[in-house]
Parts: sequence; C-alpha cells; structure tokens
Amino acid sequence: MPTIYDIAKAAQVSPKTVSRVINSDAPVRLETRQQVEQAMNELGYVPSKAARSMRSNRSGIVGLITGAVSQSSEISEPHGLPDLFIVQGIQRVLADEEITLMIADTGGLAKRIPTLINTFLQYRVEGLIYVADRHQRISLPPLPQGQQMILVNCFDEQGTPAIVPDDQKGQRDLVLTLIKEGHRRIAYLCLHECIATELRIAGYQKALEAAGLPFDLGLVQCGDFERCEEEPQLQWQIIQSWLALPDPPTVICCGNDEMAMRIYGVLRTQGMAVPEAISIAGYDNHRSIAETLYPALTTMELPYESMGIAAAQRLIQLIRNEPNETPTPQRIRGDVFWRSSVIARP
Amino acid sequence: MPTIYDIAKAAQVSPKTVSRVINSDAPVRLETRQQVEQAMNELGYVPSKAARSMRSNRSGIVGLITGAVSQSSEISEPHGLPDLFIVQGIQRVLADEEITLMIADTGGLAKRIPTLINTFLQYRVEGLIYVADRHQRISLPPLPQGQQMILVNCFDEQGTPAIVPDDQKGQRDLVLTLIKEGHRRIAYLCLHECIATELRIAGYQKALEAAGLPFDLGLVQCGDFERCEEEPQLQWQIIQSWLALPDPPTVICCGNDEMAMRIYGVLRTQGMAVPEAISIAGYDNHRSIAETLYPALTTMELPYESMGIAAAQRLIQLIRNEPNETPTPQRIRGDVFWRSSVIARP
DNA sequence: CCACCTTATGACACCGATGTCATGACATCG
DNA sequence: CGATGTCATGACATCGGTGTCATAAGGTGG
Repeated sequence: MPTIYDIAKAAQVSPKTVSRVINSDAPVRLETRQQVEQAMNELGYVPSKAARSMRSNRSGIVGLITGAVSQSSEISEPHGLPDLFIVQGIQRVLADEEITLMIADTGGLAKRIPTLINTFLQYRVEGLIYVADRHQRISLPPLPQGQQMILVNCFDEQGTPAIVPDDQKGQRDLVLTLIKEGHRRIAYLCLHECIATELRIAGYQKALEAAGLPFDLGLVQCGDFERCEEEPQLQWQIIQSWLALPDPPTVICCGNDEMAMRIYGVLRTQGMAVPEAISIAGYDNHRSIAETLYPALTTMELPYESMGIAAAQRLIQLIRNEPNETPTPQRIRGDVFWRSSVIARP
Repeated sequence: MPTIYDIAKAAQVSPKTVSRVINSDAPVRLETRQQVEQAMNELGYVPSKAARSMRSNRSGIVGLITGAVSQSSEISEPHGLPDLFIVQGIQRVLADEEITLMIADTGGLAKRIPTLINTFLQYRVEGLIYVADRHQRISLPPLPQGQQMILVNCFDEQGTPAIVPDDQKGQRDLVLTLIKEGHRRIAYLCLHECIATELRIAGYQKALEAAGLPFDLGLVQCGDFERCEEEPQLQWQIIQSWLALPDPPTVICCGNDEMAMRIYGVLRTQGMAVPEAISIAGYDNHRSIAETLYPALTTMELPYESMGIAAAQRLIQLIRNEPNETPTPQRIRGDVFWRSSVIARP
C-alpha cells in the first residue's frame, strides 16, 4: 500500500505538499495538485487512519457492545432479537458524522465486557455504546476518566446517560387507543416479572384511570409460562376464566407480539375467531410477526430504531462536549400500529 | 492517556524495556518487570493499537458490510432480518483470534459500498466480509491487489470466495424427512422467483425422485402475493384447489416460515386445524416464528450462524495465506427442525 | 586470565501522517 | 526601490509504539 512518500516521489513534490492536497488545508498550485492527484490515482493511494489518528488524537471510531445478559453468566439464546434495529439507528447517525462503528458481542457472557472495553480503548474509541437485549438495570465496570459512554435499552445507578423505551407511556397509549375505539373491558396478559412488565402494567392502569374506567385486578394475569408443554392450556384457562366473567373483556393485550401470536393459535384451536370473537393487541411491533400474522396485529412499537438514533446523537453531543439538559434515562416514545386484529366497538 | 514514555519515566527504565514487558519478547529482570507493571497499573496504561499497527502493519481489524440491496437503489425495509446471526457467527470466530470487527451498513443503498470499503481500507483492515440479506448474485467494485474478501449469503461471477446456504439440499432433506414420516402427496407453496426458490424447488424434485414419487407440477404453486389485500383469499384458492384433487396433499411445504405463519391463519380461518387436517412445514427456522407458533413449526434451518462461522474461518485462512481446497461457493447445510406442525402418517 | 557468550538494558531510527517553522518567488504599497 | 505581505513549497519534529544494534555486567570454558 503506497504512502504519501511514494506519492511525493512520483509527483516530484514533498510529502507535506501531498498532505496539503489531501486535506486542502493550504493553497497548492493547480498544476502541482493535478500531478499529486494523478499520482494518487495511479498508485491507488488510501490514507492511513492509524498514522493520521496518531497525530490528531482522533480515532473516528465508536465502540458498541451488545449481547450481554447482565447478571447471569450463562449463555443466552438470542431469539431473533430485533435489537439489531438499535444498531441500525446508531449506524445511520454515525455514518453521517463519518464515524466508524466497531462492534463487539459478549456472546452472552457478561464477564467478557471488561476485555471488550479494553480492546476498544486500545483503538482509542471516541465513545462507547452499550446495548442491552431488553430493558433492564445494569452495572458496568468503571471507565477511564473522560471516556464517554451511553447506555441503550438499559440504565445504571451511577446516572450514565441512558436511552430506554417508554414502556409506561407506550402501554398507556395503546390502551387509550383501544378505549377510544370503544373497548371498555380490556384484559392484559402480561409477561413474566421484569422492568418492562412493571412499567407496562402501570401504563395500562394509567390509561384506565385517565378514561375513568375501573381497574379490575382480575383482568391482569401473567400469561408467560416459558413455553412449557402446557402453556397453551394454561393460557386458555386464563382466557376462559375471563370469558366466564359477567362482563368479559372484548380485547386482550398481550405482553408482546410473540405472545399474541401464540394466543392466536390458542384461540383458534378453541374455535374462536380473531378479531370477531375477541380482539388481540400485542407489544413491540416485531414486524416479522405483527405484519405477517393473519389478521395483522395491532401493537405498540418498541422504538428501537429511534432509540438508536437518539443514543448516537446524544453520544456525539457528549464527544463534542455540547451541553445537554435531557434527564437520564431518556425515554423514547413509540407509535401505535393499528392493524386488523382489533375491531372497533360501538 | 499515558504512553510507554510515561510508564518508562515512572518506572525509571527506558521505553523499550516497557515495550518488552508488554510483549514479553525479550528477557526482563523480575524486579524491573514488577516496577513497570506497577507503573502501568497506577497510571492505567492502555497500549495504542494505532501506533502498534503502524509498525507491525497488522491492524487486527476485519471489516463487514451489510444491509445492501444489490441491484436496486431503493431503501429496503428490513424485516427483522435474522442475518444478524451471520454476524454473530462471524464474531464468535474472530473474537477467539483477537480480531476486532468493524461494521458498516449500507442502509440499503448499494452505491454507498465503495465509500464504505474505502473507509475500511483506511483502517487497513486485514479482510473484508460482505453479507447479503438474502441468497443472491452480486457484483462488487474491484479491490486493491492483495485485499482479501469473502462473500456471505451471496456470490459473484469472479469467483470471490463465497459462503451460501445449501437451499437445494435443504429443501430435499426436509421433503425426504416428510416422506420418511409417511407423506406421499407433498404440496409446495413457494416464494416469488429468486435463487432460493429455484434451488428449493429443485431440491423438492430431487427428494421426490429419490423416493420414487411422481412429480406433480400442479402441487407446486407460488403463494407469495406480496401481502396484498387479497393474499389470504388467493392462498386459500390454491389450497382449495389442492384439496379438491382426487389425491390431495397431506402436507404443505411453505416457501419460508413467514408464509407458513400466514397459512396457519388462512387455514384456521377456514376452520381447518393444523396439523390434524393438514400438516405444514416452513423454511428458515426463523425462531421467533417457528418456535413461537402454536403448534410449533417443522422447518428447515437456514444455517446463518454456521455460515458466519464458516465465513470467518475461511477469511482467517485467506489472511494467513493457508491453502484451501473448498470450491466456491461453499454451500452450508442446515438441519431439519421437527416440530408439531407435521404429523406422521401410517 | 582472556576470549566468548548470555542476560538485561538503552539509544536510535522508523512506521505514515501532520503541525510548525522557514524559505524563495512574486505582488503590493508607500 | 526597499519594506511588507501573500503564495507555494519544503525541512524537520512529532504522535506511540517496535525493530535493530550497541553496550555493560556477569558467567563459562580453554
């Protein structure tokens, strides 16, 4: 690979002049510039970032860590996680700023994180991004003074800048939409206990409250049986008990789209049509499910891409030392995706 | 950030001795080594890859390009792409070799590829990986002499080393398994025309042939109506026409898991139970669908992770100049995932 | 006892860029 | 016409490491 010295020799100028042509940071005679450019083209010159960043102290690299399961040390089974969209959102912003992204995957082993961070530091990354696979609290090892970092889909207790989905407002908005469409009895088949579940149940309650509807504890049940053999039956039992109520629900909100998909199967196996017999709503807008299901699923978007964009923008602000008033964690809203799995009621 | 000079001063040795401690490439007196190590710990020393790779001419970086739609210039709508698994497979291998991965996303714009490659070249990547979002033929701009590259999920005409899924053997294996379980009349509801579809239909034929079963052209239909409004009806028409045959199929192979998921909905809407009335098989083992559907979907794995692993291994061989006899493209086999959407027949 | 080798360390140049400063050729101005 | 300014260019040091070579101290063998 040729260097500026090779170019300089070929164009019969000094290396410094080649540098000036590359950076156009000082006047160069047109004729000279053309000679240099010709030499660069002929030799196929590509500048070396390593040499460049050594002088300028700017690597142009941001490091991203993903795939860890914070507490446990087991290897997690990734489920087709669309948290890839977070990375895509980040990419989009960074590409515009001419920042290159380095990605490291813990492979589910939290203990690898310090090593990964160290590798990034060796490359003198200008910022670090940690992306969790689900909304959670985490705790990362301390970083060197002045090293910027941002958390996505998670937060810590030290107040590191963090971007999380607004699960509470999300569930609230979804339920409010259902109410607006005439539903009064809304069941919630939630996921196992976790931060998202807590926030979403709170949002569900807020929506009912805002609409002046009573909160019926019986209409909130955990429908997540971790895909054990009997899950469909257990879920059907819950639904049956709801249907047996004097005032049965007209719509079931599911903890996420995957659960909604399974409930489609359960209901239909029992001869119940969606949405004619009962409406179904999901959460996440996991598109390969929500758009593909028949009928397509009404759901609340988990705004992964927006979160990625927000994270990258915030990180760039940090790198540039621009002030930012946004409190941490910064909660990102998603949109309701209204599809045909819910029918309006008079 | 401290340098070896700072460490050298603190430990009262020369920079070169610090270097020796870091690389243990020459004998250092125990006492001296401890002094240096102590200084490194106290000052929080992290070596600079930029400086290091400048001398050694080894960046320790591999670049990966993903997300492009080769021909068209439109932005594609990613569908929850599990080709993330390709990247994870690559990661796993590279991490063991202490190679760091740089990732760039075209955002669906093929014309950005040359720029991305150029950026990678600036970092002096030791190898390039191009990952396509679906099995296809592509054509990439030429690379500088000696620059190693490997294609994943795609191939070109220049014979660049490529890793692709073995769609033909995959579909053949799946159908052979169905036959082994007693099915004799197997319908195939395929995707739109593309390389994967061609290969899979060929595999379907080979399986019938191998089992001595007749190939009935009527049992192969395109069921991909691009999610237009009438898709469910059109699909139902096809299925109805099959069911009206004197010797109707006992199982429907779908072009992929998403289509299988939609067919579940279509069949159930028509009051047909899966798998009691008719069995369903998919393709891809898109886990968030296949495992989550009720009943769980029998399908053929699209071996994305294995492809990633194979690609990374092959690339490392190329980088190290090790000989490799494997022909290009190298086809990776997946496994049949037998789940409850298909019942055995006597 | 001296030639020779091994161990432990340092001095110095170099990798490929860029910042600083110097220099020569003109142009401009009083 | 000489002082000053601008343009165009080059020499040289520098960023943070490592390769090469030199060197001093101590051990070994003939």
